[in-house]
Amino acid sequence: MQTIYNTLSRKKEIFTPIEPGKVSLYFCGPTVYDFFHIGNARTFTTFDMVGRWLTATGYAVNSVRNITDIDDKIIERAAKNNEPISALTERMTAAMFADADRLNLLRPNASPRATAHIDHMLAMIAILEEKGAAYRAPNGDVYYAVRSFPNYGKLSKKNLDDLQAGERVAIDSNKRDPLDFVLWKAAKSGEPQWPSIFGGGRPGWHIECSAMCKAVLGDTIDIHGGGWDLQFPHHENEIAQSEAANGKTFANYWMHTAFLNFDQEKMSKSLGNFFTLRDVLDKLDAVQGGETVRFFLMRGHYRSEVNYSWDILEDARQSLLGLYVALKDVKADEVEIDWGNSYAKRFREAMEDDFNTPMAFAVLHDLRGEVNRSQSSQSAGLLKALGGTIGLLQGDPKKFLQGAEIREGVGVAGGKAGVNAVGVTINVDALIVERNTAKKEKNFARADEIRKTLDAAGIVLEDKPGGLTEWRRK
RNA sequence: GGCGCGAUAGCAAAGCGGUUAUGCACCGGAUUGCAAAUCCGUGUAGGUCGGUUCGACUCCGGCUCGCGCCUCCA
Repeated sequence: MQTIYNTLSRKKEIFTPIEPGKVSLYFCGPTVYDFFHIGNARTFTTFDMVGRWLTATGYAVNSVRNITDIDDKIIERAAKNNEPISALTERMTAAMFADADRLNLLRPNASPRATAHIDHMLAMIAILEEKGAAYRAPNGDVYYAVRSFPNYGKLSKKNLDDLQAGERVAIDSNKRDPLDFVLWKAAKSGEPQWPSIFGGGRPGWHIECSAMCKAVLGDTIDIHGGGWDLQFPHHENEIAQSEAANGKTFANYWMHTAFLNFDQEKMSKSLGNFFTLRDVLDKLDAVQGGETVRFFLMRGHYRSEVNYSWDILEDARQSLLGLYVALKDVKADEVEIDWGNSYAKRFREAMEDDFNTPMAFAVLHDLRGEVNRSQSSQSAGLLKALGGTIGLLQGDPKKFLQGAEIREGVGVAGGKAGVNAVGVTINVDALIVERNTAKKEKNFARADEIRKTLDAAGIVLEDKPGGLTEWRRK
């Protein structure tokens, strides 16, 4: 049975969906003013993994990842770029999907955009006002009155009075309580605006998710996800809005992903210490890159912080290569997973224990050893199938191992310098033929020289029984 | 100030109150013309001080160090 660590209770709980066999999953997507970074990628990958795994074990998953396409940052960036807001958001939305595809993220069942749901937001704000949870401020903004929601702070375990005592809460005379947050921002000249009963304006950030979630999935959902930093205030505010407006529990399970760090520090756009996914991917081999990053992101448990560095990425790549080497040497049967099989059972137990991917990976590696020993196509098939439940190991092993490019600079996973196309600077196949001839003639000096040449270009040779020689990238 | 998380071998990263995590790297052996791949094998852990226990990396407490949220942030 599946367990999930629920942030609400701060413990693992047995997952019980609202409707048996069905899962509604909502997780916060990007604000489309820039390319997303690999920290964002970690969260997206986590919920892609969750969706795939639950699907693989028989649930009908309905997943939603929203797109915030109206926001202060977008307005700022568009002005800075001197381009229309819609041009910026269209461009970045397209880039987001393109990047997600490279990471092998499945498209969620829905990707609602904030600007397409303004009516839903306004309807919810109107209800909140009616119920006394929202009020119009002198400056024309509409705010949510946090004191009106008794459970405010239940997710992040924060106490309103403690928060007020904090030094970082800005004082705003328009707010009744400093913690009140904006639902509707009164129109300012030069900014996009929508008409409403509150006057022209645009939505606050938090109401977007509440409204889109309700519009697409309904009043109560099974799982709500996002990064740790969204827990407060964003998710807390979502709960306050949705539960006050709908009078029902908003989400039964809250999942939060830990940060991806760089130099032991949170990677974030505001700190500027981030790497966009596309920058990282562009430095990696075009064939291996996406799965390498995906594998790297899942090597740590989603609730543990992981550090990003080039060396760690390369370490993950080597580990992944090992699995593909086994699949290259043994043909994988198309198999239906037999969950009674000892490896499959262990894998499932790991995944059902709050999605313990590191332990699941250990099983994959144990199974890899079994495949290499037994040369069983059944076992290889199981390895591939298990990997498939979380979006791994589906590539053609030979193509994956040979990659897209031959690079100079041995042992360096990145570095664009010295990229040579196969057959231009180095003709691998011709050199292999020449080497095998040299070997037959016992001209080992020449044979070794050829291997050295290839090695310098990042190519490793493997002599197989029957005089066959295969090659792969280091 | 409030709330929360973490500290595991060279690096990465899990489970577990007593019995091999796993990966990468390294070392020895088999294999190979030599390698590679593969197989077999060895070694290297649990911040620190106490407590509980027959027994603690694992439970409890103190300390030290690191990180995060409380403001936009995955």
